[in-house]
Amino acid sequence: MRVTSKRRSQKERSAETSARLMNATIDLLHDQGLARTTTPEIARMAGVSRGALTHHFAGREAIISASVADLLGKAARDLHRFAEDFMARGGSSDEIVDYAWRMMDDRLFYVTMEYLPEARHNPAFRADLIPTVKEFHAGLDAVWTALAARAGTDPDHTRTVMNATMCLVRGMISQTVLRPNDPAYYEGLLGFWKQQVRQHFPMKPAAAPSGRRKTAVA
Amino acid sequence: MRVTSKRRSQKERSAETSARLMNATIDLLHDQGLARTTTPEIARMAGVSRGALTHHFAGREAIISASVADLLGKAARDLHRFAEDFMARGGSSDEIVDYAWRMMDDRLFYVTMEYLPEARHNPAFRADLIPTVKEFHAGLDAVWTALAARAGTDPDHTRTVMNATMCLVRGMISQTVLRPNDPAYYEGLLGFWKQQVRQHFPMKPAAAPSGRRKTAVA
DNA sequence: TTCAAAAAACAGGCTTGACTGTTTGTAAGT
DNA sequence: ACTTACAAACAGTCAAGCCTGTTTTTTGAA
Repeated sequence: MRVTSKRRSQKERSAETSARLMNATIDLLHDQGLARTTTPEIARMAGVSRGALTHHFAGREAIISASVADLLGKAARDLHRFAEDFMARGGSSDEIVDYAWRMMDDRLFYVTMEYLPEARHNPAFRADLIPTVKEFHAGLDAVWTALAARAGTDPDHTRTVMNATMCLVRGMISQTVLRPNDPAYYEGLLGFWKQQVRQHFPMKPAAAPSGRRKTAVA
Repeated sequence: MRVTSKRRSQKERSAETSARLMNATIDLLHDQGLARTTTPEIARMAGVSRGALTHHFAGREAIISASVADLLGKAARDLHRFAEDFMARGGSSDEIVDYAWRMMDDRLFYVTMEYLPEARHNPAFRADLIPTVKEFHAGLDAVWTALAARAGTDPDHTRTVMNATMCLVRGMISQTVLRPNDPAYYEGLLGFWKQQVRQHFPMKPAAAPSGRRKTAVA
């Protein structure tokens, strides 16, 4: 028996180790790639033994799947929070495009690029992922629905612009791999796209870069 | 077997074996993924021994790099041919969007999705690829320049629309992995984008059933 | 023209190294 | 006491690179 505060229940210990392992997995996916994300490497980076990993996850595929689900789940929750905030204060479509870019460029789509090929060739892995992806898309939908409500745009049309935006961002991030060190290029494309999107969500007749407040992004 | 030109020059033998190996590599990249594309598997699929592979290529990375360069080179040549034809007969922007989609959806970007993560983490591999990618982009540029010449659009703006189109298509193909069996969705997105692009390249005969009329943006 | 030596194209085995899944052993928590 | 969390050694698998041997083509001199 030790000090009460020092004592952690088994559930807590278990949860923390799992979290450490999943975070290490995402870090490795992003920094080294799926091929180099081996179970010994994950364990080392998480600071636990490989036995601990096998205790918590059925195997390599399981821990990767769980880690990705965790990442996407967090992103979905962030989206819902952003949607609430956006709805409350009434933001602009530009903000949403910026948010989408920042979110995807901040590891999310780089990690996706790592597991996407595996998902393409591994039906079980893909099936595991699809529900999580749908949950993520629900988060996106919440954000764009908030915008549509404000601009009075048709829901179907809104969804089309949303999907096009996400596809554009995905493609842009793909391109950063073989076209690096060119922020002006990506800024330019994003600016062009914001302009396009604005046409579909006319907010104020005085379409000027005013009325922009702080963008409290979660 | 013995009837037709039983004797082939070494250059011919060598070229054919290399081509067989590179084609097999692309097939495997597309069908099985980079991780499952092993040198024994490539040799087996090409119908040659593994020794032949090591004779022609320095190693696994070399044959993959060469195969991708070959694929992209072919695509670039196709683009230049299309550009010539397009220029001669004066096509529409819709055609170009369709061509880009068909080209990328026809294995090109699926193969790209396989090697892109590797390129991201392997500087040598990436450096090998970048020149080939630039050659491919020159092909794209030829096509869109032909369109711009026809519509009298600013070259910089043309390039922006071109890049946005390619990014959109890249993102759409990425999405097919976790949103399969939904051709209507992709058709819809493509239709939306064709409409947008049309605004930037107004052709003199406004015979197109344009449902949306917007003032061209600066 | 002939034909043997050289060179290139190709075949196939061997070794090493690394990763995955499993099993056995140990300490901590309830 | 008994269950859970973890540690560490183990065994099976397989690809990558290397190396040696064999066939096919080219060369060049008698």
